[in-house]
Amino acid sequence: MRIRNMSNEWRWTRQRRKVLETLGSRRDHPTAEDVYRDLRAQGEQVSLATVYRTLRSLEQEELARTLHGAGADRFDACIDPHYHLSCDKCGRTVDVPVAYHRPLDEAARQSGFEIRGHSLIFFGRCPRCTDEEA
Amino acid sequence: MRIRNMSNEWRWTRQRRKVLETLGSRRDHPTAEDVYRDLRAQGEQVSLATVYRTLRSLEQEELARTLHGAGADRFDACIDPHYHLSCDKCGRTVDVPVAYHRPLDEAARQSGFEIRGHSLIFFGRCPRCTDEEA
DNA sequence: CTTAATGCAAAGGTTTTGCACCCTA
DNA sequence: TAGGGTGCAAAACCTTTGCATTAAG
Repeated sequence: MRIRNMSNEWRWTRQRRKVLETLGSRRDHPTAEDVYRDLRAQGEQVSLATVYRTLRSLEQEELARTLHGAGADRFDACIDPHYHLSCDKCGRTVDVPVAYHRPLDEAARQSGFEIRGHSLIFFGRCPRCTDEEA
Repeated sequence: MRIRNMSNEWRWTRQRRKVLETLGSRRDHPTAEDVYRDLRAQGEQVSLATVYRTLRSLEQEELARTLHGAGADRFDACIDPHYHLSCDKCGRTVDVPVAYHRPLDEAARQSGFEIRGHSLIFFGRCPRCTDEEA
């Protein structure tokens, strides 16, 4: 896990640790509700409000990022630039082994915007939903 | 404007025409609320519910598409694959002159997902917000 | 005429917030 | 003990929906 913002003192409360732990342990990218349900299922005492607050603060510390799509936001504990793949049908979102394409950012700078990077999401059907289709 | 779904019979009511017209006339990508306010400002009689319903139906007909990001969804009357640029600060979203990169879709197909395409949004600061920063 | 589209208001889903209480350093 | 963190419930946002009414073809 990458350490940043050492100047910021965060209290590593049980809830905060557990939220990050849960997010990091999943290979997909859960919604806040998913994280909340996982934690409750493990018997952790936590509220949905705290999950949201924690996720947003992890985002500020660059320990997590938000993925926007149809429906609820999803969260990713890996902030290194990479792409995602999202199923139109079930919403399941996972990493995809396609390298981040930096030249695109260069090209976009010609627009006059101050570009920080880009987010790319492939859409289509996951194998599970493709099968169910048949 | 591209004509499709000729089999579908849509009633080109005044509201429907005006929503598409407004969406097409803007170079940025407005939210439903933006479209609604534009229309009301022009003295058009329309409700926000109708704007949403119309935008969603235009999307189904492939006369418009939805852009997901932080905050409210934004809409685009051009469905040809292309990229967007969105300001972190004010949310303003515009087209960017960077060509759609088809090889990425090919690469992503190795994941086993059935890929339909990808959506790419550059993020950063628009010139206006960069100036205000100073 | 017939049927879909509309407006309104209410409901639904997601996310944030105010506040009293609690915990940790 | 001081300060932020937490839970709860309410509010805020964004979007959809049910239903009576209107209007397009």
